[in-house]
Amino acid sequence: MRASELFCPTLREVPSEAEVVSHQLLVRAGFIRKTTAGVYTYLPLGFRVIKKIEEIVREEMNRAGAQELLMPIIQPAELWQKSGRWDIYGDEMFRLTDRHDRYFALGPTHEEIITAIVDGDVHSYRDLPLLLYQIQNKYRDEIRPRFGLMRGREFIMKDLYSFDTDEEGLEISYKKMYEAYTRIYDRLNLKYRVVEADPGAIGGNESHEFMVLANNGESQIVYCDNCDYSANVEKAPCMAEEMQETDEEIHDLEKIHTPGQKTIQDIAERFAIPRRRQVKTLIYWADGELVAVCLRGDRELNEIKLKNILKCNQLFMADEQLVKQSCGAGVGSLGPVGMDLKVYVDLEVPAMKNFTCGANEDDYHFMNVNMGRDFVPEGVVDIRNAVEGDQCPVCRQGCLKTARGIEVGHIFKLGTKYSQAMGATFLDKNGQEKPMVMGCYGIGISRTMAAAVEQNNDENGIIWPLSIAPYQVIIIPVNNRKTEQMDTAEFIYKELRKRGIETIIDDRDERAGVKFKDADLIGIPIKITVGPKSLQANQVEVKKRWEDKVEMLDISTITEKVIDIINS
RNA sequence: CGGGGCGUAGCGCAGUUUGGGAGCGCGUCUGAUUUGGGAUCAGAAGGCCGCAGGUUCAAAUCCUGUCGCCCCGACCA
Repeated sequence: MRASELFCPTLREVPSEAEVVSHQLLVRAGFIRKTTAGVYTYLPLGFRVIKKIEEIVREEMNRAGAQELLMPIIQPAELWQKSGRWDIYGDEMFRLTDRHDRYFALGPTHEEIITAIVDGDVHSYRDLPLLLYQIQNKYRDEIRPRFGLMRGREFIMKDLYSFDTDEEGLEISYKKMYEAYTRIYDRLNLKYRVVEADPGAIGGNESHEFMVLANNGESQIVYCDNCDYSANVEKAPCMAEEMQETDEEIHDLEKIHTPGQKTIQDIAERFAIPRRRQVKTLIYWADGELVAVCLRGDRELNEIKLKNILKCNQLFMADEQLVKQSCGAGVGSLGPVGMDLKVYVDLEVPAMKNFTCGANEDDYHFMNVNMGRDFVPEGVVDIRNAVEGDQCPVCRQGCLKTARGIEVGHIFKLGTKYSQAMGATFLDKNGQEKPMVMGCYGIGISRTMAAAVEQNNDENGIIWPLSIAPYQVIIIPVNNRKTEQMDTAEFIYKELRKRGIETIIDDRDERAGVKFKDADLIGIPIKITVGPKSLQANQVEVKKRWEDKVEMLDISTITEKVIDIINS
């Protein structure tokens, strides 16, 4: 490609709306442009990267025995009503009507469609297992699209759906996908971790997320420094901290006046009681019932764990007014002692001696509270977020570390949830009708592009991994009015193209600095500079985007050298 | 939806407090000189100041409404 003809509008300044580095660089380097909130146009270079990622995914899906198909984006409401998700999906689904006032959705995912298709045409165990996938735009009317491609309302996704006769079959399909995903992210050259995840609303039991590690990723993950355990914090179980049986004596309960002191921090400062010696109490609304949850003052509640424990559909923190009505005291003066609501305490609470908490009376707290003597909870449960330093729940030897990640892939065992709802059944060997056992496996293609940039950049711009770079090589004649430079550049350009190497020649009548800056910004992995100094020796300069080193090489060896780099 | 902020030239912004000339930098176009890390000089083009209504002799500026965008929270690949 000739830079003079390439549509790649680079920007010198950082667009004001871009917050994270991947968004800034993709816009600045001329890969994407926003069309409206959460919806982007992929310019030529951006589209090339997308296609490269898609191709790697496609190859690995096919290698795993899957078949690609294409499903509609516009989907009729009836299908969604059949699965029961028309109502559940809520505002996140883009909905539209046709001229006859019939309802449709812009597909946020395709379980309904694929299950209906398979239901229609697969009836025998002989036709299973079946692995079908699609790569296409999906739509979710996100509450808050953000971070450019990271969380869009229109995004490109690969989704594969597996259909098996039984759990064992599902296990095999799941494993296949797990391995395929590992190969994919290895080939994409991204640093990632596979973590245990909460399946969430999609249903099913087992689930793994593929997280590209990045400092401003949206997900928090924990991993063990001793074994290979890792999980999303949402999921990571917490152990009750080794109870150091202190000889501490149990003191008498004491009520203290604490006017205006509403936070753990207030009490910590006023009475010199460390946060870990206090208990905080949160009131939650769970499908209509209010419950109180208690945990150590320095801990964070994990709402997903709580939701799973309470087995409720809707869960949110009660507002001030609701708290006041039901507890007789405001937020900040609550505690388990004398609490009318059901009280759930975190695993750590039973071990705490003589702790401090609210007295369920405004401006009063209790000191020297002890579980058992002063109150009896409804349950002792794991409801806190794991934090750095916690004991590993698997090997029990190591300590948990934390990291942030971008969720680029997610695989689920769905079981028979959708096949039952949609009536996707088959006849087994004995002529018995059974629901198919399903799994679904997603990869955010456009998000992966953002994740790659998030992980591979420096102060000058993007550093594409060779496997997904829009072009592998850029040739820069320092001064294209010097014919010997241009001729050499053109010669190398032809040679490389002959060998099938994707190459840009920067034939623009620009100063060298401009070309260098643009080349770095758009992140082409291999840069070949043709300048007067090296030309005298019949050489050109070769530099890898991810290294500082510049190599001087004979023009005659350049093609082989480039091929070496690409294959290494 | 709750909280915060912003809409002025393609991009980044000043001007709005205290009403009266629509400006700056980058980019774009023309010409000249330049040509190894975002050149210099000279000239030029480019604006429903988000939109609608109101106040006023006069509105980018004040008032009302509305639309859009960004950030923080709940949601998620």
